[in-house]
Amino acid sequence: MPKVVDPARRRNEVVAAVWRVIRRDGLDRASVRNVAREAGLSAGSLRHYFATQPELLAFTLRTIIERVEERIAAVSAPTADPRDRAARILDELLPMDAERAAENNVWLAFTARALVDPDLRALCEEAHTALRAGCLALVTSLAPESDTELEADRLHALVDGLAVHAALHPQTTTPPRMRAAISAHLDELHDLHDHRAATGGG
Amino acid sequence: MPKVVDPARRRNEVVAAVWRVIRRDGLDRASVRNVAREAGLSAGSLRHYFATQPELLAFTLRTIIERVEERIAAVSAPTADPRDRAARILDELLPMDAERAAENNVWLAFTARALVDPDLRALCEEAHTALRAGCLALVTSLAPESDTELEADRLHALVDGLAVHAALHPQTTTPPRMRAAISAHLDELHDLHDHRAATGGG
DNA sequence: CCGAAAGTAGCACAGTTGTGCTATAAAAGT
DNA sequence: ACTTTTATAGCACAACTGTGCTACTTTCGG
Repeated sequence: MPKVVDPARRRNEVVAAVWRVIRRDGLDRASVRNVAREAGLSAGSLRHYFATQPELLAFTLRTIIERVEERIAAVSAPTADPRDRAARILDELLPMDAERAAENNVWLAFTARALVDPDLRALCEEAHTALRAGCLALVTSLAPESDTELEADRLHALVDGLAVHAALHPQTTTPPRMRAAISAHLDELHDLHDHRAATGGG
Repeated sequence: MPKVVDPARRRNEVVAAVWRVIRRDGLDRASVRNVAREAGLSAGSLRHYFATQPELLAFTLRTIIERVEERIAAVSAPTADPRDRAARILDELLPMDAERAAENNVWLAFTARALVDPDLRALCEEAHTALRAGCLALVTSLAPESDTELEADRLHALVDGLAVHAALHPQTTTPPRMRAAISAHLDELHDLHDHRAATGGG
């Protein structure tokens, strides 16, 4: 056996280097050489863990998706009050601290590339669909009498719109303002529920 | 004087070529040579109209912003019913046909690059701020008694979120569904206005 | 002590990039 | 006819890219 190295750990370090390069210089500067230098490796050594550059980028994107999924799963506690649970889940989805802001920016970079890269697009669309399903579930739990598909579209767009704004204009799209927007939206969903229920609508 | 050529027209043709390259291959493939080939020119000739590549890209982004501004201005008719006017303006902002879908995808590509390019960032932030101001004006015209800043955040995020979804997942984020989401949102703004006015709120 | 396996580094090659530079072609004024 | 001005094309250079390939180093099994 060779030099004792945990390949999985190494891969994670490389992914962290990819993040730093993308945030600092952009996705198109995430070349094998630049990432290797950022990770403190040579390009040849990096290619031991990722045979090709597309593989490296796809792995990085997958890592982001998994991280978000893990955060959501950690909140899930389905017995909690639906309103609180929704607020907590949406809070995990939005870039409320520096680490998630980084994650969000990297995600946006990948989204843009997914428009012209079929492999990345498949991953992004999968995440998009999952998030849409999650929004539908939240809406259904809060306002089952409403037009849940329509309200899921609205909530989904609100969340991703806030995320984009947080990436482009973080000085105005601050965590408190994002929380206020989400909170107001959830309040209206609740009102909608009450109103429809009271008038027997459906 | 030389070969009779309208430089402004040529620039517009080149910008159209940039759009096609970005949509087909992505912003990082919008090299001087690729754009020139797409425009049916040589790279040397292209550089007659755009001295550097950053200048070419900045001009392209500026063109997008101006196009949107012109469409908005064409709707403005401030005497119309506020609700109809808001719906029409928001309709112009969203990718409701193939041309605006192309524009939207190119815009998203530039937004992602703006995260790491100060020049493009300045342009994107300017557009972002203008759009935010427009949302605030619409909200104020529809629900002046509401928390207009908060509601402007929500409307702005909804619009940009829908645009991103239309770029990434156009098969589900269709024009009718976008219109329905906008319409529902405007309805709630109106309800909010009525409710606050009826209860003397502020 | 030694070889096998695995990590690391680096070179090589062909392709692309931005941009500086020069040469040719065409149209207008003299 | 001749010059001037502009458009167009193309070459050249240095830098960077992904990736194939070869060497060296380190560690463990025997």
